[in-house]
Amino acid sequence: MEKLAEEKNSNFIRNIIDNDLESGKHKYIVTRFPPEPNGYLHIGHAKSICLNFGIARDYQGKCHLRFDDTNPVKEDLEYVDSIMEDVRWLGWEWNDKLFFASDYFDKLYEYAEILIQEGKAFVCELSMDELREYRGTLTVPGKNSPYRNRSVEENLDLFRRMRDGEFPDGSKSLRAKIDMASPNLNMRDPVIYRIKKTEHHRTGDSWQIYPMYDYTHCVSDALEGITHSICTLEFEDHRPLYDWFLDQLPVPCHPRQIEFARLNLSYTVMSKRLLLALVKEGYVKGWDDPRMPTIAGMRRRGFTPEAIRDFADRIGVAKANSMVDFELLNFCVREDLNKKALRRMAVLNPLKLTISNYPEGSEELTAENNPEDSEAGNRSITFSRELYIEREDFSENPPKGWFRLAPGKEVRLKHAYYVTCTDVVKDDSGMITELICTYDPKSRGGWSDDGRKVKGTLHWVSAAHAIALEVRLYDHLFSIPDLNDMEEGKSYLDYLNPDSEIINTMALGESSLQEAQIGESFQFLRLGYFNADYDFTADKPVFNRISTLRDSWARQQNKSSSGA
RNA sequence: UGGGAUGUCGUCUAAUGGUAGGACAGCGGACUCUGGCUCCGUAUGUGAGGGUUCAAAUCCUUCCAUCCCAGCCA
Repeated sequence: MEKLAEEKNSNFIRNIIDNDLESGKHKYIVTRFPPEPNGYLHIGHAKSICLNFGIARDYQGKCHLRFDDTNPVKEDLEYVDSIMEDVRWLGWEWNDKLFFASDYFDKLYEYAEILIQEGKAFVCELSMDELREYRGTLTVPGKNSPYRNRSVEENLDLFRRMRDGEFPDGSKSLRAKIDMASPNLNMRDPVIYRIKKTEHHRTGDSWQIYPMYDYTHCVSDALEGITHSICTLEFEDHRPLYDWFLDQLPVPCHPRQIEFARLNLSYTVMSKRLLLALVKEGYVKGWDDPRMPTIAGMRRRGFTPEAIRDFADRIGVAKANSMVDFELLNFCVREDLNKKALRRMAVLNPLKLTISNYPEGSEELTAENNPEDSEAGNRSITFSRELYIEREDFSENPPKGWFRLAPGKEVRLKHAYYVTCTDVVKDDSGMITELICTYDPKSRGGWSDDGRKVKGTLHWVSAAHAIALEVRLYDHLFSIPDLNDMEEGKSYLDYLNPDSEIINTMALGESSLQEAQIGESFQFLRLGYFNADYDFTADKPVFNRISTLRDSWARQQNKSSSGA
């Protein structure tokens, strides 16, 4: 049993950790999640968060939350707050292990002076353009900077004056002295400090110079005693530099950097740049638009932390670039909500149904809240002579295999009665406006013990007792699964799905829906899972569709129509 | 064309020289007061070619394909 659980989560990183534990290299494990506070977290970050915090949990280690805040021009406190909220919401706890790379600015500076003193770093005065020229290209080696051979004293003096704000932005940089001919561009004397006279959201105006990622990250890891520094594939080329810094410096330990493939999800994008553009240009309504793959957006849509964590477990971790099918996410959220969501009835496209032999007045019927959860109890629903059913649940000329309502056909109204359609009322244009039915009083509760076969069961609401709903129907953000497959000359904007959000204001729901709480999820019977939106009020109930239910009838129809 | 990586069912991912397995998607069926859920069954895969071995997804070799790298971003 235990073995199975282990195997379920097995991946190459956990194998490395197992080996390190077995060999005695480490006694306990420390990982970290290191976001830059320059944007909102998305489902791709959730993969990394679950990986790092999940390892800490399973190995009884620790996972640090560390903000990689070394570039004050891009970063903001607003993002720090949203990131902490999202990580917590996903269900993870860092306890006292909250860090900021900016906490290490003093130490980083001290180490930089050591590099200078040992002749391993120098102050360079090449402009950005010149630096690019000197760097060479992928196939031609770079050239040494003319400032590369300054004395230690001169470098130290210049570096201190950089720190003290004597020079303008961009006029000088501190560079590591490694190898301008290296085939790895990251090793061609990389910049480790740049001048930025910008206020930092935590350190204020204490610093005029800020350390670069490559230098900061490895040192921060080492200072925190990280054992396994897990990052994405594009940093693979940076690993030699990660190791180089740690080899030069008197750091307390030397963490191992391990790279894995970031998450790609079909029909959406993970790029911070594109996501930001969608928000800024107004193609979506904000970072928490329910169509966004951001944690904030998915939370608003109604995805649960449990579903997202389950998803992260199921997609696994590997080094090969991949694209995960969005359907897996739908599967995870359905599986979670099936157990937890209370069932309610709502009609999205109402068609009036009048029961000719039902008396005036109404009656209360009992409906179970969740057949998957006996603890969920029952609720009362009101039945009367005039109802609404789903327009799609009636067909005048039903296709083969049709279980639903049709002229002369009998169906069950869920939790209520059997009804038989006797007449179809149309307007002048031929549009069906009303169905006339009779009901069988003996089938009260939706059941008869005379062995009658009633295949179809429909959801319904009572016309006089239903409440008006606004229902926001969401679908994929983009119309194609992989935006790398764009046609020549087209932009990702050309592939925005025009039907990604459909606002339905004619929907009707059973009255108990009025008492829903914001953020509460329901299964609208036969329709899908819905979540009370932030805009929800008792006067104007608003629900987001999280996902539909599986619909084998629709699939069967698609099959026969496309096969014809 | 330099360097770094990666190729296993449609998709994601296990298998650390010894029966290629799981999940999602698909298909078929049972059950059902949700055409939901559940249950049962089922097809499909080691990029290609050589080699080593009793035995290769795994080791060697030659190809092929894809991804990443020329920010004072992370």
